[in-house]
This record gives sequence, C-alpha cells and structure tokens, in this order.
Amino acid sequence: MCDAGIVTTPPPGLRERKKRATREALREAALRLAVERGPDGVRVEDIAEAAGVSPRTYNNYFASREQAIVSAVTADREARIAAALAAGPAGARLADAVTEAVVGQYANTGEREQKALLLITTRAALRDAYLGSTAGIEPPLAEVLAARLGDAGAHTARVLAASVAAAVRIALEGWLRPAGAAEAAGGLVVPSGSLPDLLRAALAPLAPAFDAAERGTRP
Amino acid sequence: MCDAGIVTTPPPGLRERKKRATREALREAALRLAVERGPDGVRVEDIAEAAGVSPRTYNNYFASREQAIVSAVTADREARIAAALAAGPAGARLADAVTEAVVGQYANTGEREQKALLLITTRAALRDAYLGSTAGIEPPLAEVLAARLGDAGAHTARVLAASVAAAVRIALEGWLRPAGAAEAAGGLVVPSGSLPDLLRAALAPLAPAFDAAERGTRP
DNA sequence: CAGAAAATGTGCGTGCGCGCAACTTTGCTC
DNA sequence: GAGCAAAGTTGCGCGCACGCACATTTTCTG
Repeated sequence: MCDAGIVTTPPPGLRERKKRATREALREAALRLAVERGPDGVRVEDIAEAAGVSPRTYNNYFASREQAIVSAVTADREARIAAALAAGPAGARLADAVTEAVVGQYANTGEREQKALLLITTRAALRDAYLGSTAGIEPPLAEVLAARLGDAGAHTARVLAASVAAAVRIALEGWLRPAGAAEAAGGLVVPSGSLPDLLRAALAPLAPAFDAAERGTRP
Repeated sequence: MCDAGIVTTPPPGLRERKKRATREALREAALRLAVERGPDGVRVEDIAEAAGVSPRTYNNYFASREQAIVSAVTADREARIAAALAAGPAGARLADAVTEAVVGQYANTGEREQKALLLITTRAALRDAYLGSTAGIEPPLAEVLAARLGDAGAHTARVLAASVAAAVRIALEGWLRPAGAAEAAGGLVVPSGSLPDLLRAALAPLAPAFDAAERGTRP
C-alpha cells in the first residue's frame, strides 16, 4: 500500500514487458521516420505499421503524433530525475539537490538526441509537445519531495514540484528559442546560454521556498 | 515600442470590436448550448451557427470545443488578476499582494458560473481545459511582477509567475476533485475545502521565494 | 479620395483522436 | 492443465482541428 511504485519490480511480468516493447517500438519508429522524411512527411499509419501494430493501438499509447516523436527524446526522464534526487546525499541542501538532479538528467546530450532536438525546433507543434513534457516530472518529483519533507509537507511538496516543472519549462523555452518574435515588453532578457546555466538560473528563484520548507519540517 | 499592451487602447478600432464581439458570441453560445443539451450534445457546427459564423471561423478563435465552453467562465481572468495586483498598494508584501489578487479574482462566484462549473466537473476533457486555463495567467502576471522587481528581476518574475500559475492549478485540482480515484501514494491529502482556503494554502509555500526576490532587488 | 496593404471570414479536403463493441491474450485459481 | 476474469488489441465510425487558397472587409498611405 505504501510502495512508491518505482522501487518494487519483483518480476516485470510478460504483459508489462510486451507493453514496454510496444511503446519503445512506437517511439523509435516515430523518431526514425520523422528524421527520414521530415516531421510532416510521416503519418500515424506509417508509424503504426513500422512498429507492427494497428493505428488504433498506436493511439492507445500516444495521444498525438507529436507526443510520440518527442517521447523518443524525453523517454522516462521524469523517473530518472526523481531517482537521481532520491539517490542523492540526504545531508545536502534540498534546493541544491533538486537543481543538480534536474541539471544532471538534462545534460546527457547524445548524438541522436542532438539531431532529434534540431528537428523538434523546426515545428511549433513539436516544440510545444517537448515543452509540455516537463509537466510529467511533477508527480514523481512530488513523491520524492514528500518523502523528504514528511507527511505534513506533502502539500508543499506538490506545489514545489509543480514550480520546478514550470521553471524547467521556462528554461527550455529560452534554450530552444530561435530568437524569433520580437520582445513584447521588458526589453532584452538574456536570450540564451548553455542549458545547465539556464536551468540553474530558472531554479534559483525557488531556492528560498525550498529552504523554508526544509526548515519548517525539520527545525 | 515600450507599451505594455494593456494600458494603451486609444481607439478600439472597428476591426478589433468585431473580433471581440465574435469571440464573446462564440463563448456565450458554447456555454448556453452545453448547458441546454449537455456537454456531449453540442457540436461545433451548432456553436458556429448560433454565433452566426462558419465552423471554420469558429476554429480561428478556439482550438477546441472544450476551450470555447470553458472560456465563458475564465473569460479574461488573467488580465483581471494582473490588473488587481497592479492596482494594489505598493507598500504591502509582494507575496500577500499576489495572493489577494488571485483569491479576489477567483472569489466572484456568480449564479451562471456556478452552474457552468458544475457542468465542467462532469467531463474530464472540460476539467482539463479549465485547469489548463491557469497557464494563461503567467504572461500578464510576469509583466506586472517584472515591473515591481525591476529589470534585473525580469527573469525571476517569469519563474515566479509560472509558479503561481502552477499553484493555482493545483488548488483548482483539489477543489473540483469528485473524490474519485484512489490516492496513489502518500496517504490522505486534505481533500478539499473552500476555494480561497485552497488557493492560500497552495500559494503559501511560494511566499519565501517572493520575499527573497523582493529583498534581492530592493535592499 | 483612390489604391495599396494587411487582416478576417469562408469552403474544401485531409488526417487524426477517440468512444464503442467485439475478439484475443495474459495471469490467476482450483 | 482447465477455466475464468482482467487487460490489451483491433476494426469501425464520427466529429473535429487545421492548412490552403480565395473573396471580402478594414486600415494605411500618398
């Protein structure tokens, strides 16, 4: 009843393995075809066929074509962030631990991911899907934060997790912005830099909130 | 070049007025038909016809049927929140000012809105659209916060605005939850209460971040 | 005031998201 | 191993979101 859902994986089970395999096949097929033919040259029917399932089944796994393509890059980054935070030193400042966990999981820039991200930036729909994937980090992160803050801080954990997700989204927005539209107001806003720097800068304003939460539950 | 987009409205212009009228007609038609026939008994064609435009034009205003229905309730709440904050006393603590501005704009529970919200809770797609509308408060809020924090804090303002939007979303989630699915983990989490209480509770963890931002730019 | 320029409204066509109701596979129990 | 319940897959069909090209209206400029 109290398992975290991640730590307990006694036997993966055949059914579960098939499901994972299907999802991965769809992810990879979607990305490969998108790279080969361009983002607009690939239809759902093609992805499903390449993965060996029916188009209807494809839709049982992904709610949109963009989601499938982006999923090949985002994979299970949410779970890895939560795992990195849970595995980190318990003595460190919570704000720093969260920042490092996030930065660490967004730092691994493989050859394939680089090409995929280049493709994602070319279509607004894909960019939105990529930015929207940050919302997925909230649930697992909230769980780990609740474990650190205690049951009394479960509510705070949820808010902080959502804030982190929002900050990450902002950092990514600033990162893959093609210096496009004119600035609406406020003048110039340090356009871009390295991703880790952007992430740290975006998470920095939240540090005081983490400090207070940490102090409030463990005086 | 430096106008904020809201303060400057010299002559509304004929074109702009028509646009507003069309949007409002679509909003009202969508909500009215949804209430009359139920959420599933209204099609885009009906809404467009009731508003006196073509279905294609309808889609130029709203990206989904749910968005149109929800829009009748959310209206321009984002702008009103930002306006309330901008109009508030400049001497108060920023965190309190933001909280009061948000709570105040979600407090006005009219007769019609109450019925609309009751209808929204009955469909998952409508609930999602309503929760998604909170994202819209980020841009105007970021602008007002940037004005308070100064140009150096423009970046911080953006993050804080997004965090506020996320906190509001969480509060709304807890509010219109029909006590449905089982809790995944963490046990019981104070299920619900009055909306103002939920909003204050969700925004409270962010207060230290606001304090620090305020202190950082105006020592 | 006339004509250029920009923005909206509209019809058409395509691909897609998903509810529904079968059918098949997996996992559990006796 | 046989049988049963739960979970997953698939075909079908409907409505919808949106790109495109064109007609129409509003606004700007000389």
